[in-house]
Amino acid sequence: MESVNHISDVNFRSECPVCRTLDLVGDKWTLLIMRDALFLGGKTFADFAGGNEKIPTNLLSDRLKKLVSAGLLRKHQYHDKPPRYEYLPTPLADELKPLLEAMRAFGENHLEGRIPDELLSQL
Amino acid sequence: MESVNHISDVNFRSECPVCRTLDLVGDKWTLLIMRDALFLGGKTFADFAGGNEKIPTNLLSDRLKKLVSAGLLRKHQYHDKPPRYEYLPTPLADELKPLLEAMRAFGENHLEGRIPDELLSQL
DNA sequence: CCGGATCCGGTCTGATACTG
DNA sequence: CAGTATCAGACCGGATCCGG
Repeated sequence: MESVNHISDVNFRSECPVCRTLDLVGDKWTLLIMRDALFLGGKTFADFAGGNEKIPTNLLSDRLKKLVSAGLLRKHQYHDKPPRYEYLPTPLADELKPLLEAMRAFGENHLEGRIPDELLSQL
Repeated sequence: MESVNHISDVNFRSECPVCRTLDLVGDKWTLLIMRDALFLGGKTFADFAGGNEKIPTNLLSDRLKKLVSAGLLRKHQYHDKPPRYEYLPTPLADELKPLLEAMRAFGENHLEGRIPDELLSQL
């Protein structure tokens, strides 16, 4: 709390780097899209929509826009006749790899297989 | 029993470890609570509620229950009359540290300053 | 068919108020 | 202090629709 103004209430979340990251990728779908793009070779809208997790297309559309404007994906038209697009990871996207790797490690080492029943009922 | 309905209703998308982790901690608040508990010394309900991010108390209550039943926190009564509780990180919680560290690193290195307004409006 | 956009019911969030 | 109750409104997710 150094010499700052008195109005610092607005956008308080952005002061903490963990918060900023969560604001960007801390929702149910965004990191799954990045996982597909970075590790599973997903590129097209259909690739992402057709994954195991069945993200609704409207949400997918929103998340792709967000990721493009955040600079994590770039939209590239690779075919003209009928227009076809692919969403390619940017160099910045690579910086998410440690995060995804940490998530994978936690899930694999500590949430292996079945989830305890008491948790299932809680979720 | 519950004041708020459940967060990610039903199914753990259990096939992918990244998904399982996201189902557990991939929401707006859970990792912030764990950050407070692991790194900022937060212990009591009031500690978490009084942080910079102003989590609503009903959500805090839900998230604490979830974290306790997931084995990441344990609820300990440290005073009897009046009853006072603290939420202490378990050994399992330590396994989240690399994840939080990865989030902090990404936010610090690549989301410096503020998130663009156009993005904030979508969050 | 592909890449979305739109519509709509239901669910969750979050501010406030309230209780022990 | 440690939560619970309430409630409007935002958001999600399923279905459907549409242009190319």
